[in-house]
Amino acid sequence: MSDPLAKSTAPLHSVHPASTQAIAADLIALLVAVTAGDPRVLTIQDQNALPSGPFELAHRSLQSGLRAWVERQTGLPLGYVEQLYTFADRDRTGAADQRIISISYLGLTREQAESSQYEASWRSWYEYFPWEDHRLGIPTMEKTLRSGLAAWIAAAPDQTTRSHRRQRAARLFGLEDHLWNEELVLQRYELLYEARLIPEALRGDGATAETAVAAFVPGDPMILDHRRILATGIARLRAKIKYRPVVFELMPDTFTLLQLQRCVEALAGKLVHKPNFRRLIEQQELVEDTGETSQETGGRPAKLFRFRRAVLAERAIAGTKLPVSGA
Amino acid sequence: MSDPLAKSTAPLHSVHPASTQAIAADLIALLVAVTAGDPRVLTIQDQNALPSGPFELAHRSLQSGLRAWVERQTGLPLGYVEQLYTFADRDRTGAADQRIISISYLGLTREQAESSQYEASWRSWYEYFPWEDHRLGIPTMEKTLRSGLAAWIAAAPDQTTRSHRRQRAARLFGLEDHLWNEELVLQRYELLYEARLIPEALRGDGATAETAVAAFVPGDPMILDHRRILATGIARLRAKIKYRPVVFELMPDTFTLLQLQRCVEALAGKLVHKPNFRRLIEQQELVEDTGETSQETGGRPAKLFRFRRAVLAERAIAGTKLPVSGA
DNA sequence: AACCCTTATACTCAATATCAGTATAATAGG
DNA sequence: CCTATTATACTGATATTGAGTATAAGGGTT
Repeated sequence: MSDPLAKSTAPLHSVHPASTQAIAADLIALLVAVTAGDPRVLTIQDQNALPSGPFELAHRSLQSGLRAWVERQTGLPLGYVEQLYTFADRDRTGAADQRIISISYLGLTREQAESSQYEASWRSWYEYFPWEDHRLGIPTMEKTLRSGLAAWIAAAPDQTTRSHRRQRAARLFGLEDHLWNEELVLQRYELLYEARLIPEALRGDGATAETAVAAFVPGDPMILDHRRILATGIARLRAKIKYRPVVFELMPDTFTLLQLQRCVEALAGKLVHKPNFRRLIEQQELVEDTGETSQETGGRPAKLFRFRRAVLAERAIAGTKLPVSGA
Repeated sequence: MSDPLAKSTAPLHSVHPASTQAIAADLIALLVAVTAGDPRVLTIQDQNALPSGPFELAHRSLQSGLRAWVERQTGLPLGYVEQLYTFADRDRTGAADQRIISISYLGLTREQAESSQYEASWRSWYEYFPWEDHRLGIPTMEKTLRSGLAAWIAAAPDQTTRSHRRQRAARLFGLEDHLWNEELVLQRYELLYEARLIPEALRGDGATAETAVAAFVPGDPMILDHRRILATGIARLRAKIKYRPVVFELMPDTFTLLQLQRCVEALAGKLVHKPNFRRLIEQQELVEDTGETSQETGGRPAKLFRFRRAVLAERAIAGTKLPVSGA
């Protein structure tokens, strides 16, 4: 094979001299655990930022950089790690001559004693996205949301736009005759951003709260685009649990089937049909009986199961299914 | 909200001073078109490299940087663009004090007159991955592949490893009683790399062809990890066409249902069942009749259809299904 | 014109997966 | 001993999917 480095630099090229521009790289970690029926994320700085760290030359790769750094700083065992997205939007930092590329990662773990030395703490992701939790039916904040959307629709400049907005809001938020689709987390966030119903939308353009079409929808914001990264991660995870056995990374070694179900429900933000859930789990032989039972269920004792690690090898990617269909 | 920049830099931090290390960013474009029943990629440099360009401060975002640059250089209309993966492995370049972060993108387009001024050309992706094309049954190169895998399995140090290798090879390549799964493109590439059945595996460690377990499997290599990026893109696309109407980005304005089917088959690398394919397309109202017919089919004239652009708005992400089940 | 070859288009049938509901078992607490 | 609570096991209706068959409409050939 010819040496590509010997080639001259053409407009389309595959290897070019490194530009000595001020570019820095940043790793952002979205660490998720499920505790007591709540999906939690690790946050720092008054709970409104995701942990991050610089990518350094010493790191072998992006992922190993993140792994090393998270495990050293928090002592958390990172079972499953996957790259989420890479951002480099200009308005992420103030400086115009400086560019930060942020590579975000999703990591699944189990909640540990809080590493308070770093002012880190776990928070339910529904504190940032209250409209995403449909486990107890329509969230109570729904009224604010509906009226906010209505105001945005009404504020459209013309009839066509108005109709489009109504359609889009209905589809994304399961209004009119649309069903709620729990995977559209990012699209919903983007709509709320566009509709200026969340504080992030007013940043940077010198706008004040008065410019908002209506009152903000409940839910805490985060710094920079961290809440957007969280939305991306939730969406990815909600999609993934349906065809990959990643939930088990969030479970203790042994668990009852109901505990497993509650974990899936916590992530999906909606309840699932119990008999069907059990059938699918057992049919696919995702778990094996430990022979023990748990008495702490409040009723008949439940069998304790353990994840069959063998399935990771058997179907490494081939396919497993978890039901996230209605209750 | 408090200004996060005012905070001091803690071990876990969200904003930190940019490290002035030698980090550069690179955009790599995997441009795909389907022509004459062949899925093609745009290549440069004697057809063994993907086009790439530096990410510059002037770019508004990564994606807009890529778009601007590709459209300016090639004149190709990039319909659909999606981020693939970000790499920064240390051994991607020789230099130890220099790090390149590569952000790869997948773009769908339609083949144009070759922009020969940049020595770019379209090549079938099966020239790089002959083992991925199962449209005409098992590829003819299968013998080399099988014996290579057999040698790798036999070369295992102990019985357990041997058994694992056999299982893994069987699952990925559809041997023994396993079915062929067209989505496992990257996993297959990684196995071949590990088994040293492709030239890339011998780079860098001073090894020569003699160190190889067996003869290389057919298929052209590419520079750096470009063939790996191609594998990632193929896998992503094969997965995506099943639930998103992205195929239409690769089709002309009007087309017959068989043309559409051939396009899907080209991407999936396998044939699909015609009546079922048609049923699913029509059932979902993905296309609309143009009223015209095409005589160039060799048999009964076929109706010409057009993609119903409205579905992009209706189901922006909600879900469409294309069947890629057996013929 | 009759025939054949080719592709288009329309239907049918069986197997499977999914959705939803109900019945029984085993514990704790009053 | 009864009741509340959860666990676990079945059952039936419906939708989806996989696979096969039949008919229609062109061109070319004898």
